[in-house]
Amino acid sequence: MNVKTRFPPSPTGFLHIGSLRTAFYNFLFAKKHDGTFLVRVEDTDRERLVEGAVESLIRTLETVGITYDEGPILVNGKLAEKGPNGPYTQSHRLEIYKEHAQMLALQGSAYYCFCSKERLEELRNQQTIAKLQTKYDRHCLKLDKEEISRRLAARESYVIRLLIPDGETTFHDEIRGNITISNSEIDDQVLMKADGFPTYHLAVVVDDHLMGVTHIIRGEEWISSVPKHVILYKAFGFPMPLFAHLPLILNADKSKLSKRQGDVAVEDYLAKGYLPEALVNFVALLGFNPTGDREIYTVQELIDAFDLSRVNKSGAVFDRTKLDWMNGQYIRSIDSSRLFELVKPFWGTASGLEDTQKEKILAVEKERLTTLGELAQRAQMYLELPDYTAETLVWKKADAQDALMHLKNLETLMGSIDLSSRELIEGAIKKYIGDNGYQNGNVLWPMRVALSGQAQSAGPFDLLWVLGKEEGLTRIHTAITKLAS
RNA sequence: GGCCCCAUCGUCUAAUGGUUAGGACAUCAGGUUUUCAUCCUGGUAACGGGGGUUCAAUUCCCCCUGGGGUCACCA
Repeated sequence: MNVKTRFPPSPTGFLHIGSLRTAFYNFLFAKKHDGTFLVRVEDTDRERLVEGAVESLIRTLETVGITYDEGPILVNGKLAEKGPNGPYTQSHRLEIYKEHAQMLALQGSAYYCFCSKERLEELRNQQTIAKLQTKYDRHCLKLDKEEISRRLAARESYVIRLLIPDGETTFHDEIRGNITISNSEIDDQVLMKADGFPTYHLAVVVDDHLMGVTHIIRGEEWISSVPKHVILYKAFGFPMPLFAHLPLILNADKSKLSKRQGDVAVEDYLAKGYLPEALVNFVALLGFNPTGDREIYTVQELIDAFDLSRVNKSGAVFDRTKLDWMNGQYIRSIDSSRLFELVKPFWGTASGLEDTQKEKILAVEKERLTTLGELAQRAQMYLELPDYTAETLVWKKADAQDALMHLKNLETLMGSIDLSSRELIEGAIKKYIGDNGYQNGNVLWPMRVALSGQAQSAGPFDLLWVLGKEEGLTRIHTAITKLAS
């Protein structure tokens, strides 16, 4: 089969974590079947438009590595698009929706409605009070052709509604099996709004068909609107696509993942220093498991393993703690040049350092990072010796005199040490310790604190390697002064 | 509330009509170590309840309970 999937974000200015997973699954499924993946901008709600949102979305998809074959792209920072089925922005397709809606009205599958918002609201209120289902009462279905033409000609505000037929609607979901809903549950959904824009329901159906989409993979929150879409497909005579509704990603309290209970924007996570690779890997495993006991997968491995029948039905809590762990795993294992690139925005005050220096700091500190965002603070210590007290220099099993002696010995020893590699430094210091029969802690603790100014830090050899001879000696000297006074 | 969906450790999940129900995160206890982190070893921890079907159900069916989603001229 010729597979084609799609991802239709609304341009709200950020990419929701749940949308990231939806986009990724669509991408995985298309790749798995050598199919096509398209991105389409659903901007039919003019009230929620956000300036620059599409550009931002395109960039985010690019940084997380989700590529697509058709859709809006950026050329020299300007919006353009690629693919033979455009335009891929719904606000540029208004005529298409209008024609389709009118066609439906003409054949009797839809009808014009002139009811005011006030009347509709009043109707809903009454239905709510009477504990009835809130549904349009088909007040305008009775209108005859002449009256409709007359009011249309008088430029009265109108919408076009889908006429839901009697009976029930059944559809097949690739993940959940057959789902049946009585048509009496379905409202006569507005298809064309008074402002000339289509609603989501009309636009998706028309676009998915016109763009040749074969698989509609989206969040579970859409299940209840599938019957409307099925009725539309039938009314248009379009062949039915396949549906797959993904389980929701949840807050810790099991409600649908939302702002309020933490970050939901992919951009927020990227800004905090979560690696795109980690984010995508993590999110892919929320609702899908390739079998086996592994947690870390490359994108290609996920493509190879992806299978809709292995997608779970139940919602998955977004567990930040596990994301942190996975991010740490990626930071530690990822190619160092790639890490160096990714970490560029995160140096903070240390951003002015030379690249060679940064590479050393990164080599030392990456063992300790869970997010790249922590780097700025950790790097600060290399830039400037933090203030600390003389007591900090004293190892728990030794005293100040002992610390002072070792620091003085180190000061002289350093004159002859080759600082070009961590191994050489370690070898020289360990030799000093071994030759004299000292314990590691007697020497290493004060040395490390002298170099870092902190009770907790990277190891002394690493620190000396990064700081170099001059700064290293200065810091040791500072420590000696502190202890001597 | 109507309708729809869902149900294995705290969390993400694996497996099976017969298993000591497996792994990962978190947690606890050790180990490595100058500190922190990393890393290693081990432990605690789950089939929501009730009926069936069956020689045998966590697994298949039904009910209950619980959780969620959705009920707009928003997507």
